[in-house]
Amino acid sequence: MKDITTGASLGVTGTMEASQGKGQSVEILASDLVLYGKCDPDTYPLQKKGHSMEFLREIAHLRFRTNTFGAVMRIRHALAFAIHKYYNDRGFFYLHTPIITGSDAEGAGEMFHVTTFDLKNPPRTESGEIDYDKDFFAKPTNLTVSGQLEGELGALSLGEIYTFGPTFRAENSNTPRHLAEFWMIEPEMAFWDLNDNMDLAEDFLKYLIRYTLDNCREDLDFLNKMIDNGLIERLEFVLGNSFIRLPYTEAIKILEAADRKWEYQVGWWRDLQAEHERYLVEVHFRCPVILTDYPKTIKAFYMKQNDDGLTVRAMDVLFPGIGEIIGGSQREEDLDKLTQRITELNLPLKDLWWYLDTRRFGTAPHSGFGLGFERLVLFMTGMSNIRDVIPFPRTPRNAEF
RNA sequence: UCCUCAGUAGCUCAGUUGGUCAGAGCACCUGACUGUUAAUCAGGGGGUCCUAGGUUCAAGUCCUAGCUGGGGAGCCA
Repeated sequence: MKDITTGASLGVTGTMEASQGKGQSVEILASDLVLYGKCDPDTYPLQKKGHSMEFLREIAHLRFRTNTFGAVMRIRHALAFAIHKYYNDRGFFYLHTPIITGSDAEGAGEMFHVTTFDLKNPPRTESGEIDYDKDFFAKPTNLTVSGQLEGELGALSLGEIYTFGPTFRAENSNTPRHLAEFWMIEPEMAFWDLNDNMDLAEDFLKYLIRYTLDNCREDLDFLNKMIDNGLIERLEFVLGNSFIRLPYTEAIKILEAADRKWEYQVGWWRDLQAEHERYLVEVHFRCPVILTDYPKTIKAFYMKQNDDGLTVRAMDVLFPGIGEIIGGSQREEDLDKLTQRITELNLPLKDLWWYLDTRRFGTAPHSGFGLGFERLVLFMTGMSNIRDVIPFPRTPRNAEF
């Protein structure tokens, strides 16, 4: 019995009976006990008490053994399963878009380079440039920052598709909401407009909340008690209320009329800052908000231009606590308008020939959005740091385990 | 990347205006006790005060730089 310490691995055989002890309903009257693995209490870092999230992050290889991380990882699994179920039940096809991409036109941030070159001595051309023709893919390649462009190819062939895979950003972002490696869900639907897109986003999020409430009740109760007392109430609130849908221009008017000083100026040509989004969601509406029709100058090249010539059919879903959880748009299906926008923004037009072919050959209206999986798990668990809702977080200066 | 706070025992932390300041709780070890649930009681071991410089008679404490972590911001999902 001396060797049975916190962390040891046991096999117990016996009969399960109603317990007389407090705080538990059943207990095993053991007839046989096997000690599979001892656990030296002097060096085992986990104790039978609460640890800080920061400490547990340093021992990420062991932290699943705690109640909290067990609950978080089970909910993470349930959400992943529910996402596939949701789309499968609605006739969407799971499209596997590439992890390694030869395109640097997504414009979604800094990328990780992929190469087999010896960095100390890469092949050079006669003019001294790195000779990518000699590299594995005979061109510069990167880890994907988004599967969207390929997703559009799938949608314009199969109808409704979604992607669900790892995504990489080499941004030097040190925040509780960013990872260098994260998972993203990107549905893309042919013949859907922005309203259809918003309907899908709202229904999808509510389905996932409902699914988690129905299937992970014990874990949610635990997290509600130990991590975030408002968790279940917040989930049920989002589930029970319609998201506010509001054009960007109307949001600016609300912010300009608000009786408070902004650290960042509010103006029609400016993107909304965290303080503005937070005000709309947490103070003004007290409800999830979908903002639409942003100025084209602050949004990506592929978004459908409105007739006013100023705005695009973009939508951002803003959630309490985590800000932008979904970003999406109706896509520009007009070849000329799309090429013009690409040229204006100085993007490498010739690298996008395959993307433009969708508009060249039987183009169609279509829409889609991206949902950051870990931000979803964050919202669903009440955890406060994104590094604690993925098993092995990758962040600047940290790729341990 | 910027702002800000922090780094002292395995963990969570206290440490006054620079001068008995090497401390507590938990954990661990020993013993007692026990229908216990983060048990209880008694005793014990355990420290590069983040690192490197500097100021000073004297630095855990003040200064500089770096590293690590938290919070906020930017970038974004």
